[in-house]
Amino acid sequence: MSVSQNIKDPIREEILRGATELFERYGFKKTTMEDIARQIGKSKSALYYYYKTKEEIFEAVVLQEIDKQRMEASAAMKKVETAPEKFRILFTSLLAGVKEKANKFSLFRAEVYENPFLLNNTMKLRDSYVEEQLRDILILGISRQEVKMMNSSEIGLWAKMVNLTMRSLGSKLFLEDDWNISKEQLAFLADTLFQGVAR
Amino acid sequence: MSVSQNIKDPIREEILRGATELFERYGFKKTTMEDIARQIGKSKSALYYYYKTKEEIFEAVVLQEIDKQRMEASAAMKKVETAPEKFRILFTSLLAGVKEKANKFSLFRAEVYENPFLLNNTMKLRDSYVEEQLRDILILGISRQEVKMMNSSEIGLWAKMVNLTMRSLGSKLFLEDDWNISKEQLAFLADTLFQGVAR
DNA sequence: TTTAGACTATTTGTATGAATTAGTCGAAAA
DNA sequence: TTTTCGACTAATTCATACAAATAGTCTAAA
Repeated sequence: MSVSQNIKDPIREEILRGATELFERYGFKKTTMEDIARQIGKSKSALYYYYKTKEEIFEAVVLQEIDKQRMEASAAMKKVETAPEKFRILFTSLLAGVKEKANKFSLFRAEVYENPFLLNNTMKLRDSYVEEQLRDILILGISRQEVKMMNSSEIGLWAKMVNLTMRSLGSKLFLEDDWNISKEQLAFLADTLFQGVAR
Repeated sequence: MSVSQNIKDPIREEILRGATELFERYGFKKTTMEDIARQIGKSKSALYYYYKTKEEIFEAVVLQEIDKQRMEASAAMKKVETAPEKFRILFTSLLAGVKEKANKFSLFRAEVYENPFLLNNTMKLRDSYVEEQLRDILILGISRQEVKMMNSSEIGLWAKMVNLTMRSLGSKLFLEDDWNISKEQLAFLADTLFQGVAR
């Protein structure tokens, strides 16, 4: 299920399309509400009819991107059977995806650097989603006897800590351009991490 | 061997003592060179005789703190025999230490938030040290048959990735006060991580 | 070799007014 | 009723100029 609120509305979609394009090109601050309105040929109040604040539009844009990532990861995970494989894919595709977004929205990375709160809400949502996925993978692994027996609090702790790890790695990958980690290296880390709970 | 340059000089030590106290209380920016000079009852040029810039003093202060941490970690590691235990201690004590420093130098955390480059150089030094320690632990583990056979490039990769993980976790722990991870949780993560290379 | 104290050049802070811009509102169009 | 417009406001940001603070230098002396 998608996290973002009903974007079904074609006008909401239009707003997000326009906003995404402008944010990509000019960043968050330099894109004014009037810019966005002009971009889609409407007036400012139309925007405010659909979104309460500029931040809300921004968050919707980010959520859309996160959703995309998530769908990609899910699709790739469906193609494999085992828990360790699923984990590796989740780990590498989410982290590699972060790097990608960092390049795509390069301007805007500097802004996040200065105002980390911009991503606070969306990242929290993302976190709880990832943690859930991690738990699911672990449970699947246990049922497939690929993972050692763990009680639910151990499962929860593992998911929490791995999520924390992913999140902190992700934020470094996003913010520091000199962190060049290949997908292979990420996969190695993922495998090592998962080996720790393997049977 | 200590990373910091010869602090043997009693006056250098005095400067660092004074600077540390002031940085702790007022942060980096609000502490002027004259403040430091006054604190130790000397004039500004005395400071510049021993250190080229204010940043250099700052880095020396940070290096001192890092050295302390390192010594503590080393001492604690000596008390145990096995590689997994050593790893757990290194992992938890360095990361818990980061949290401690964050509280001690609380003002200054905000400054690092805005000028991450302040810590760039020192963190690089720290990185290479930690990576080395990680390799050593792994090699010890292999010789003790606690760790599976790995060739040197695998060892290097493992050390690199674990170091990356520690670094990114550390920076989050340092910067975000709402990240409260207990030492037990850190230990759990350390153990999981190490299990991944265990025999 | 080390220190003091005056000196400079640069950075930082502040005050103020102008310009932008996020967000509101009432009326009109669809 | 739902959606849009354009004028409006209040708050924030920006530009400028001026004042203060401060990092770093230099010369002479201890």
